[in-house]
Amino acid sequence: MRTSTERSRARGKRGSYAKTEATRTAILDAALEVFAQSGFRSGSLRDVAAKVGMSEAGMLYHFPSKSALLAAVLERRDEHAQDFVPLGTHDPADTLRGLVDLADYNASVPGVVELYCILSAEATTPDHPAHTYFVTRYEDTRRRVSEAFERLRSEGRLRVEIDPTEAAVATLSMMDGLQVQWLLDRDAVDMAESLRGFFRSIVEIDFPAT
Amino acid sequence: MRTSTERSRARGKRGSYAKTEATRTAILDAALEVFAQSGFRSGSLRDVAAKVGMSEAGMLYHFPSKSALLAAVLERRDEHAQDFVPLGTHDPADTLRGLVDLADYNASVPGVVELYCILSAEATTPDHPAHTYFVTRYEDTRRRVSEAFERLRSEGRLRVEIDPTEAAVATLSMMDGLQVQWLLDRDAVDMAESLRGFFRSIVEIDFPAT
DNA sequence: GTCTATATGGCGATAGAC
DNA sequence: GTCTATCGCCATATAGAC
Repeated sequence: MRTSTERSRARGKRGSYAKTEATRTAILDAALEVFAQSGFRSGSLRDVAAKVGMSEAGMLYHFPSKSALLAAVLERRDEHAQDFVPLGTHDPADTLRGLVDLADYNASVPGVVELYCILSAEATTPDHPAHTYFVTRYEDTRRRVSEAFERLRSEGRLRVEIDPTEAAVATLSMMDGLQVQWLLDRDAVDMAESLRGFFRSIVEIDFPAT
Repeated sequence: MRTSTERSRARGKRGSYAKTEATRTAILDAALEVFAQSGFRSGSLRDVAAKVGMSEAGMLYHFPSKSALLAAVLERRDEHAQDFVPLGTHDPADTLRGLVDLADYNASVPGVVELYCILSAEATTPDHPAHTYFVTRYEDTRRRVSEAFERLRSEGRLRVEIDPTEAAVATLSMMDGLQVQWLLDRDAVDMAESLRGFFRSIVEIDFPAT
């Protein structure tokens, strides 16, 4: 826990005092909620400020613009999500199991899922502040998942007629599409279970008991 | 979400004057473009009016509110999309082939795809004007696609361990997710080809030469 | 570090003339 | 059927007091 004024510099980005750091966190929490509910374009700084209990101007001291706020929200979320998915050095099957774990966890934070669905769709237009973020994020993820499938294939665990890159595209599509369907009707869809089923249909892999 | 457009759109007979109908069509075309680029919440009537070359007030004569305009856009698009996908009475494999054809066609109208991705994500929040539209639309589509898979299974063409309902959920997820990925990087994804590949991995089915 | 006050502008929708 | 004019609201962002 950072309590001293000297040691509270977290990532060298900003904020030198513990109180600032706490305020920033509160703002990010509120922003996540608001953007998740209304999207980035329609979600207003007014709503975020109201939720965090301060003025809009006071908030803009910490994040100088709406886009800067969005970037910080995305960054923080990514750090968290990556804890779920082991990459590269492990058994490649762990990567797929990690994605299932992530889907399972996501079902407990609908607000975050909403934010991502709305934002990734909004950001498909090139002039959106998060456009390049999402483009590179998908490139990276596709490449990493594709590598996992490649290693599975080299171990003879991927069905022979399936291309690893295609499998990666399909995996990301499945995850994204499941989220929209789940948000629209949470009883009709079990994201983790459907993703497991998809993996089982293309790769030989064991999953922990459901 | 009441459309209130019944006046000029009664069942068989349309608007009384050709000019009204032409104007309505021009407005719908412009609205599709604007909503596709900015989403519904951020896309403005002002932009639509400018694109169609008339005043906002003049436009609101034809569609009394922004929500009414959205509803009309969705309705018109649905009519068009359903021409691609034969349902019920045909060979169930035709339904899947129709979905691939639809994906192929969609690649030629990125604006429409954008509209759908952004809108379906926005509309996951219950207070969105198009929320119930999307909920019932997904229910219907899931049911119809599920029926096609059931018939395929009864003919022994669906892989035995796959549940038809699960296959329907997965199919819609795949289609939706492919759209987002394709919009973000059109070179990295071939929607129709990926969908074909997905179908081939779960069902025995022939597709016309690519 | 947070506030009040305000500048500046876009938004959906309505009223009423032609 | 379309217009001009306007209302009332909300947005992002800045200036300067405390």
